[in-house]
Amino acid sequence: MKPKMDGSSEFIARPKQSRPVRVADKIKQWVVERDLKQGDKLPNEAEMIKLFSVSKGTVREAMRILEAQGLIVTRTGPGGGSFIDKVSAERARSLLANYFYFQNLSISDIYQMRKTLEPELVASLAGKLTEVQLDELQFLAERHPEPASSPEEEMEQHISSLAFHARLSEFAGNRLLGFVIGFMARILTDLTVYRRLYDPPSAELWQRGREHQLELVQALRDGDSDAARAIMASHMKGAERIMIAQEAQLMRNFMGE
Amino acid sequence: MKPKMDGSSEFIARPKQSRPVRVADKIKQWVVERDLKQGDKLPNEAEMIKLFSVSKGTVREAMRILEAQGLIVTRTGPGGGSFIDKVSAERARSLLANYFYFQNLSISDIYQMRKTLEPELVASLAGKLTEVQLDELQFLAERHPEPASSPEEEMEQHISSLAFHARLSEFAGNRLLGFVIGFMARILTDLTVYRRLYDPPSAELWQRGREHQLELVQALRDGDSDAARAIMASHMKGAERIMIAQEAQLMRNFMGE
DNA sequence: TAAGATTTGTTCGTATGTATC
DNA sequence: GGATACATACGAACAAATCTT
Repeated sequence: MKPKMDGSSEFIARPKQSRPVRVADKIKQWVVERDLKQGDKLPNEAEMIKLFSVSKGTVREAMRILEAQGLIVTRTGPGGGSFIDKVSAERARSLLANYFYFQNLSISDIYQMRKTLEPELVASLAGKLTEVQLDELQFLAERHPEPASSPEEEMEQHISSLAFHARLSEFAGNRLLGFVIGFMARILTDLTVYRRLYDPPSAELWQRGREHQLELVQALRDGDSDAARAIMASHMKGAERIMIAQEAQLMRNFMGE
Repeated sequence: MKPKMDGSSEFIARPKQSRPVRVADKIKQWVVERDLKQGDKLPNEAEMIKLFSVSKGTVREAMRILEAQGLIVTRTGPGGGSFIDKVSAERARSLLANYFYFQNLSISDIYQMRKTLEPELVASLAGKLTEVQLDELQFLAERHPEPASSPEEEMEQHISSLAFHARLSEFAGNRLLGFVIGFMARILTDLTVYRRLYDPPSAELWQRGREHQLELVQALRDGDSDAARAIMASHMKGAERIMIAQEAQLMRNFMGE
C-alpha cells in the first residue's frame, strides 16, 4: 500500500447531514456570533421554528443533540426554555469513555500515562493547596486504616484510593492535566466495579499505598515539590505492579451518562 | 467553609430526565445486554415504538442523542435503519473540545503536557514504525523547505508542523497517549487558525523545528529511543518558547462537529 | 430506465405536563 | 386557584432517500 503523502490521516468527507444536525450547527453558530455565556437563554421553540424555517419536531431533535453534548439545558414552564450550559467534567468524561469503549486500552497503557502525569501534578501542587484542601485529602487517605479482610473491603479500599487521586486531579491549576488524570481514575474505578480487578487481595501492598498517600499530603503541606514527585512516582510503580498482575486486557462497558 | 469530608466532589443528583433521554439509556442497555458490535443493526423506528411504548418523535429524539454521541449511524431506504457505530477519534476530540471551551486553558498548560508526553511517545515508537509510516513522516517534515516569507506561509508551516505531531500520535500503540497528544495538536491548530497565533514571524525558529523533525525521523528509523526522546524534548522546549511569547490566554470557539 | 418497496425524514394539529405569577 | 407561558408527547400524513427488480 502506498503512503498517502498528504498529511491527512482521517477522512473529513461529510456528504449529507440530516436537517436536525444542520439546525444544531446553525444554533451553535448563532450562539457563537452573539457570544452567549452560560445561563443565557436561547430563543424558544416557536422562535426557533421561524428563525430556521423548520418544524417543531426538527427543532426538538436539534435541541436534543445539543443537550447530549452538554451544551444546553432545558426547563419547562414559564420563564423556561433552553439555556447555554457549561459542559461538566463528568459529562466530558462519559463522552470520552464512549470512545475508549471501542479502543482496547490496557492497564499498562493507563499506567504509562499515570507514571508520567501524576508525579508532574503533585509537584506542581506542592505548597499551593489550602488548609481545607489538604485536610480533605488527609481525610481521604486516612480512611480504611486496617488491612482489608474480605474481597469486598479490598474493593472498597481500591476505589477509595482512586477517589483520592480523582480529588487531587480537581485541584490542578492545569485543567487539561487535571482532566486526564481524573479520567484515568474514573476508568480504573469502573473497571474495579464492573470486573473483579481487586482480587486476589494484596493487602500489604494497598497498605503501602495508604502510607504513600499520607506521606504525600505531608509533602504537599511542606511545599516540597521534589518529595511529592518522588513519592507519587514510587506509588505509581507499586500500583502498576499490582494492577498488571491481575491485569486483564480491555475496557468493556457502554458507559452511561 | 467546612471541608466536605465525604470524598464526593461533584453532585450526582439527577432528579428528572426527559423521556427521550430515558429511552436513549434503555437503548444503550438493550445494546449492551445483547453485546452488539459495530455494524449491528438496531430495531427500526416502528419496532422501537412498540418496544418502548413511545411515539415516533420520542424515538427519533432518542436516536439523535445516541447519534450526537457518535454511538450510532442512521441510513434511509431499504436495508437502512440505525446501526452501532464506533465513536471516531475526530468526534471524541470535538466533544472534548466543547468541554475545554469553558475551561480557560493556557498555552503553557498545553505545553506542560506536551513536554512530558511527546518525548514519551517517540521513545516508545523508536524502531517500531514501518517503512511506509516513516516515509510519510519524512514527507510531512520535508514540506516547506524555505523559511516563510509571509504571515500566511508562516501559518501554513505552523499547521504543517502540528500535522506532523498529529500523525505521529496516530501511530501510538497506547491509544490514550495517542489521543491526548492528537487532541492537543488539534487545539493548537484551531488556535492557529482562529486567532493569529503565528505572527510575529519567527522564521529561524520554525526552521529549527523542521530540522528537529528530520532528526527525529532518523532516530525513529534507527530505533534509537533515547535520541528520539531527547530530540522531542528539545523541540518541545523551543516550540513552547515561541508559543508562550505570542501567547494569549484562553481557548475561544464553540467547536463544531 | 423506471417502478415499486422499505425505511427514515419532516411537518402539522392537538393535547398534556409543568412551573410561575 | 386560575391564567399564562413554556416544553413535552402523540399520531397521522406526506416527503425523501435508497435498494431491488
